[in-house]
Order: sequence, then structure tokens, then C-alpha cells
Amino acid sequence: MKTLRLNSRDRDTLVRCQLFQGVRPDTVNRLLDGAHVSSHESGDILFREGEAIDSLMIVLNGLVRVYRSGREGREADLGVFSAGDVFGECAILSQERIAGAHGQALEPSLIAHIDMHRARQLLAEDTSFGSAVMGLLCRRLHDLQNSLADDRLLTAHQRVAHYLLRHCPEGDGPVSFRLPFQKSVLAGKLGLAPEALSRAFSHLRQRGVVVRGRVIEVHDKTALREA
Amino acid sequence: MKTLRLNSRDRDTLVRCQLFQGVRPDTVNRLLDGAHVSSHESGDILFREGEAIDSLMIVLNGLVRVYRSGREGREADLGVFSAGDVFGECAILSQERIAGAHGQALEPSLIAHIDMHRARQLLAEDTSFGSAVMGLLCRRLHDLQNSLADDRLLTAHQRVAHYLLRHCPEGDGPVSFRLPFQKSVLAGKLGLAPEALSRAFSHLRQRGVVVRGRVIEVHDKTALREA
DNA sequence: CGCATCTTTGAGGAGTCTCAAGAGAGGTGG
DNA sequence: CCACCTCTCTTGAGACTCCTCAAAGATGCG
Repeated sequence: MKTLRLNSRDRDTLVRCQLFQGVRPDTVNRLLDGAHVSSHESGDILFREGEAIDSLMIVLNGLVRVYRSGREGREADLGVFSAGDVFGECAILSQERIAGAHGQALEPSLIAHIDMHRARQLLAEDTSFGSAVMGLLCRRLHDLQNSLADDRLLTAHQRVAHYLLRHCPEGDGPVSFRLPFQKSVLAGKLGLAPEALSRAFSHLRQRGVVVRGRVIEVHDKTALREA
Repeated sequence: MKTLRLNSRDRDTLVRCQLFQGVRPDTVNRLLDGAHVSSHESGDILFREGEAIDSLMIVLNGLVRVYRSGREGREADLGVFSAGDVFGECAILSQERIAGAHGQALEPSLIAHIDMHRARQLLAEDTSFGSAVMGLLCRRLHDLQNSLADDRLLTAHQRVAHYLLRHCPEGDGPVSFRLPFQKSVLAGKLGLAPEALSRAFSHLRQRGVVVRGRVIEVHDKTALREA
């Protein structure tokens, strides 16, 4: 891990990230003035469950997963974050600033760190920042509710079909797009073993889904919806 | 469903609920001044997924579950709330005030409703209320993360053992306590069919768990932890 | 005491995981 | 440009978990 200063390009990425939309510009500036950047190799552990966390983290580049580990090396992904996504926010807001899960880089990644004390202080001064954080938490909550409901209501095939429908481009005809990460990462995100994802893809072939590497073609969305 | 005024006893319950701890008293009063109470039979639907929601809800009495429904009548519980618990908060904070799930009373219940407009207005005026709401969201997020991780990492037997350990009284020796709701509700909360919960209980008998109606006796916590 | 509801138990089956091996993709160096 | 290597992905087989359906046994309420 290397620590760097925030350059103007990174700053640009941050200013445009969803967390800061609607926040007073001077608040954003004060948040970013205390920020620094860390650089990680693929596979690096960013933090461990139970460790103290002292910054709000935003992905500038790369990919991060947040996960819990269970017995015998089993792991469960709680979230996967890419450029512009915020993570580690919970540790900041609850009294104990303790990570509830592990964080790991899945690709070479650049992470911006915003000082927690400054963030807390600004929360108390500027309600526009407060609303932005609440918005973030609500979105996160909604994503988790979706994951939990999908896990409990859908089969593996259905979860994959559901994911494809939500992530493929608009439009009626056949569409094609690229997965934003490795299939094994998608499998983890969906709560599946990689083998199960693979089997789901080959099952969905008969519903007009063609997979070539990371490129997915969906020929008939209607058929997918009925999977 | 009947609509009532907030009486002084209900007001008392609300003032002591976790959401309002640390919030300026005049803010709490302004929130409660616009509140009303609704009364529901067991089984009543409080709201449906996709409906607009215009109030923050707090359980005064009874039991409420929030759930999604899938194909063929399947349902997945996202949360179970009892006296003092807040729900429906997400609809208030995100721009679209739409419920992300269904809400149902599981017992005869009294629900306090706090006007959404007033709550939003006070969020913009009083950061102490903002922190309280963020605290609530973080706790909720953490609960959901726990549910998701438990679903993915533990077997049915382990989930039940885990629940018992987290909800039984402190102390080293044998302890006994009462489930706060029907077993079928617990099953839903843990993402299990009622039959699976029942089987888990009878499996855990050999680990020193005795079940008589809603009363649970745990004779050896250590044995449970290793389940 | 009787009825409705909730819970337990049994049997069978669908779905997903694990392990193991083979196929494919992507990158590197000759 | 091709051969090679590594890593990822796919496929197969078997085991296990949990669900579903059905019926019997508790529990609690009027």
C-alpha cells in the first residue's frame, strides 16, 4: 500500500460522485482538503472486521469488496464497490467506529480517504451534507434489502436473470454489454458459488443469453423476465 | 383500521424510544405534536410495496413485519418490529416516498405516525435529529448485513443457535427465556420454513436446548456456540 | 370442553455446494 | 505471430441442505 496526495483529477472524480451531489460546495471543499489517497494491489486487505476505521472511503479507481468470513474459510460478500462508490460509512456514523466486515481490493485500486473527524464535524454544521449521507444510507439499505429478498425468493438462475435485466442497456431489441468485473466476483455478489453462476449462464442460453468472456448478449428480455 | 389521537401514555413510550435519544426536546415535541395513532387487527396490511408513504411509523404496541413477496405466494421477511421500533424510514428520506416492501401487523397493533413533511423540515433545522436518524439507519444496515451474512454462511441449525445466543439472558449457568413472538415469525425472520425451525430446535436438544411452547431453556451456551 | 391455530414429524424431491478435471481466455516471451 | 503458461471458467458427479406437501400432535382461546 502506498499513500499519495489527492491530485486534481482525483478531486474531480470525487466532486462528481453521488455522495456530494446537493452538498454545499464549500463543505465539499473542506471535506476534500483533508483527504488523502491510498493505492493497493489486487487482493490487498484494506481493513478487517473489528478494526477501528477513521475515514470515509471512496473508490477512485479499481474494485473493492466488503465481506464477512465464516467458519472453514467461507466468505459472504456484503457489497462490491467501483469508481465513485463510498464504503465504510457505517463505522463513521455509529459511536463505535468499528468495521463490521472485511474490505479487500479485487483489482489494483486507488482509494480516497476522508477524515472522519472532519466529516462528523461538518455533519453537525451543514444539513445538506447530512441529507446526502442519509440518501447514501437509504440507497445502501435498499440494495441490501434487494439482496436479502433475492436470496430468499429466487433460485440461482432467476437471480442471474434478474441481474442481467437490471444491468443491460435499455432498448427493445437484442442488446450486448460487458460485465464490470470477473464472473467469480459476480457470483460472490449474488451469493453463489462460481460453478452455480456458470450453470445459470448455460441454462439461460435457451432464453437467448449468449456469453463470450465478459461480454453478454441478451436477445430477448421478455423471455428472461419469465425465467 | 381505526385512527386515534396520541394520548399521554403513547407520548411517553415515544419519547423513550431509541430514535429520540439525544434529540433536542423541543424537536421531539414538534415531531410528536403532528403525530396520530392507528390501530390494526392481527393480519392487517399496513402498506404495500410501491405505495406512497407519508409518515414515519413507530410501533407503540404489537408486532409488525416488513416483507417482499415473490412468485407463487412466496414471501421474504426483511424485518420484524415491536414496541419502540421505527419502520418506513427509508421512504421518507429518499426522494421517491415509495415503500420498498409490504408492511403487515402480526398482532393487534398500535402504530404512531409522524408526519413526513414535518420530519423532513426538522431534519433540515436540527442536526441532532439528523444524527439520530443516521444512527437508526446504521443500526438497520448492520442488522441487514447480519441477516445476509447469516443466510449465506450458516446452516439452519446454526442460524437458530446463533439467534438463541444473541437473545438469551446473560449469565453462565442454564438460562431460560420467552420468545417474543410465534415460532413461525421467528422462522420468517431467520429465512426458514417453519418446519426447518422446528427441526433445528429438535436437533439442538442434544446441545442442551429445551423448548416448551414459547419458553426456551439453554443449559449450556458453550455447546451452542459450537453447533 | 371443543374448535381453530400453531407446531412437529415424516417422506420425497428440488436446488445448490463441493471436489475434481478439462476447456478456454488472456498475457508473455521467443 | 505463434507457442506457452497461468488464471479463469465450465462441466460432471455425488452429497447435503432445505423446501414442499401431508398428516398427526400440541397449544390456546372462547
